[in-house]
Amino acid sequence: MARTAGSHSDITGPRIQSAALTLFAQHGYAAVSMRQFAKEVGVQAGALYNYTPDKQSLLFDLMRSHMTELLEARSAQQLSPDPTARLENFCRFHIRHHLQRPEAVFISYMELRNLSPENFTAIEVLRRAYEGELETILREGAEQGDFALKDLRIATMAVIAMLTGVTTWYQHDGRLSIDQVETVYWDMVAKSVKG
Amino acid sequence: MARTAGSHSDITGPRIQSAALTLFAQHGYAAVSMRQFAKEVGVQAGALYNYTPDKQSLLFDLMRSHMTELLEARSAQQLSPDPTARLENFCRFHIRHHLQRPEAVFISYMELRNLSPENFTAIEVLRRAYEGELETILREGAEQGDFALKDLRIATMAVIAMLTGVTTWYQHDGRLSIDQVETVYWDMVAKSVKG
DNA sequence: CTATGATCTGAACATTTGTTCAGTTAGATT
DNA sequence: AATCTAACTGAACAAATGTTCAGATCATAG
Repeated sequence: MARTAGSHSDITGPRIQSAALTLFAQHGYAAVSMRQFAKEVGVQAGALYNYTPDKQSLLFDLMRSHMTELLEARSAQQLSPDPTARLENFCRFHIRHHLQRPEAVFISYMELRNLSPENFTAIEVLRRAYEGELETILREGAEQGDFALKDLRIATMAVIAMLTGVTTWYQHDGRLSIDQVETVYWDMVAKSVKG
Repeated sequence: MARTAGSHSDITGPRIQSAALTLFAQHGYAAVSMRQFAKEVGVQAGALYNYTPDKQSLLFDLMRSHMTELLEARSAQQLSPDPTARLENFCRFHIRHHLQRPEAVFISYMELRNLSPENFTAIEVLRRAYEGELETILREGAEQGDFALKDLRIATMAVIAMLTGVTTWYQHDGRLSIDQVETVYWDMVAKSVKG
């Protein structure tokens, strides 16, 4: 037997992506084999190579599309001229966006070291672009006297780390809604950058 | 040939631990082989099993000693009755302690999923004990009216995430001393929990 | 109805994996 | 000098790894 009834590229392709997302997030890059993906998709391992040149590209494509999706979603946001309002928007956006795709977030933070050097550089560029969004808000807010920051770079990293941390503990069937979480975090971030 | 000149248990043992720390941090649990450890130590792979029952224990021992060392170092701290002073002490301690052992920190955050279920539970207990230290400070400070927290649990997680994030960007030969970094973070944390 | 090409199977490949173990050696003890 | 044992080697094991590829199968176009 070969090609089973009704199987097609536009079905198998996405299923491979999906399996990669799930399994990489669950076990990590090195701990998952091509045969595990194949099993999850319902296909033999060799068939995967119709869709990806190698395992590394599977990881890279996942991380790149996560980052570009993040940047696109961000640039679709309506920006206020007021730094405080822009910062609130960033915080809420960041939390909401990340809580909606926990596996991709997890992979993007955990599997950086499993990227080839060129792929790592490419992802790093995108990551810095996103950090730059926040850094710009903080810098402009500081220049206008709305924020009081001892160090711009640290403030940027601190806020991002604080917000991203939400993905490590939040449970969708838990005590708090995403909106409530946004509000609590925003309260802390707002105070932390004020005079 | 076997046993090369001058080689002893009290030398090889620590060198295995050290190699495990370095290589696990660099490549991740699944991506490092026992033969790589052996090569780093200057020994054959079989000899490692005089020191560890298996690869899993190598990881677990690393993580457990990191956590107990953290808890012991914390309990050796002089505690002030004033919540704000206690929080400042926690922040500075956390940053200092973590920046001094970047590999162990990295492993402890990245390799949790590679622990066996029982080992995972054991580490989780220690981690929660440490989080409890901060949570207690925040709760008591809130009760005494020194802090204004919308949600205790989130505040705890937010502060820990923010502080631990320092390990992802800090460079020891960089622009800022550890003491300066402590000061900047403490400024932000202090404001974030105040009324 | 035939031919074509996309899609997949199943076997094969050279390596590498964690772990075991019989045997060898070097240093300490007598 | 003889003995003992902790410390190690080197080979072996079955299983699993990423990747390739000739051939089988099916949907579709002509």
